[in-house]
Amino acid sequence: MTGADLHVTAAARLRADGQRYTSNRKVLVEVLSGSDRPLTIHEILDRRSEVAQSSAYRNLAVLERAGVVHRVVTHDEFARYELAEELTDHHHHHLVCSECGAVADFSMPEGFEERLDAELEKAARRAGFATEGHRLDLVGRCRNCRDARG
Amino acid sequence: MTGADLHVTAAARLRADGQRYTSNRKVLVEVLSGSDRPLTIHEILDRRSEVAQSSAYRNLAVLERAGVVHRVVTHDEFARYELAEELTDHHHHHLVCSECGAVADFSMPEGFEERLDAELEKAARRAGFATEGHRLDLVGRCRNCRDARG
DNA sequence: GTAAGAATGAGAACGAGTCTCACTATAGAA
DNA sequence: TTCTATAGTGAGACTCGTTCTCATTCTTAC
Repeated sequence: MTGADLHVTAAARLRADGQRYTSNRKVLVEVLSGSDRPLTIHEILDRRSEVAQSSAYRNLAVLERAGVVHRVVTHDEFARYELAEELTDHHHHHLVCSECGAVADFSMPEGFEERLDAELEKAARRAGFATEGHRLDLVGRCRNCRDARG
Repeated sequence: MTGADLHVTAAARLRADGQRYTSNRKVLVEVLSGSDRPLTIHEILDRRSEVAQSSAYRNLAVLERAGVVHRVVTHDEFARYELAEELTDHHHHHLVCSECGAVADFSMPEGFEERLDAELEKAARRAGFATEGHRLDLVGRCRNCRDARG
């Protein structure tokens, strides 16, 4: 999705949810679209300090509810945000470092994703769940942490 | 794994980590082994109120470090704990309700798990990650929440 | 323009989780 | 068994990521 399309789509999703696409929200979408991995609130504010912290939290929640961004939760203490997959045309998963909490993106062959979806759908039906999506994280130690101490 | 084996294994893992298997820790393992889904700290304390909250947090951290329990993080505000898979002989994944945060267990055919592991190992190698494990959650809406409001 | 509603931002408030510290229990030595 | 060093306990203080408040500043529709 190109930069212009991105904002059109984000605006449309917000409008559908009764929300405006304000300049603060546009800044958040821009920052996230410029990263190849999910960012913490602190990282977002470091990049664009004109946004107040309270506004960042509030607007990321609004953007999440509208399906524009996605909140990524890891075992460390910070939440991370990324653009929703529908806005990036890029279904992917996360490599999460068990030591420093860093998150990187990766993806898998499409055929495998399809089988995965089918298996998950079966399991969901058995349990009475209505499937909304899945989350597949690979947990390990990133190159930095391995270099740092074995 | 039977009840007795469970405690023997838990004690061994703690000993290997230089820790004792105290009565508080045994209570925590018992509570978790009696549940078919991960429990929050509050749920654990509700079941066995003789354990102080601070001790529960401290000991669950000790048990996690020793590989006896596993901390499950979802999008809601509470961490959840379950017995480590090696103590239950039961590799499984989680169904997470996007509305109330409830977590249930499910598992997938073994052959499929093997292919999944192989795919993940490939991705990890490409990114320079040392694989430790994976986390596969199905996100959806549980039966309760669907019944409650469509 | 102007009014009604929404967004903003600085800072207060909240709360899950962690830390402190005086006290208690335990394991090994004598 | 008694001693003693070390580990565990629990009540409550504290931390800090996140959420809430509220006075002010935009927007949007008329």
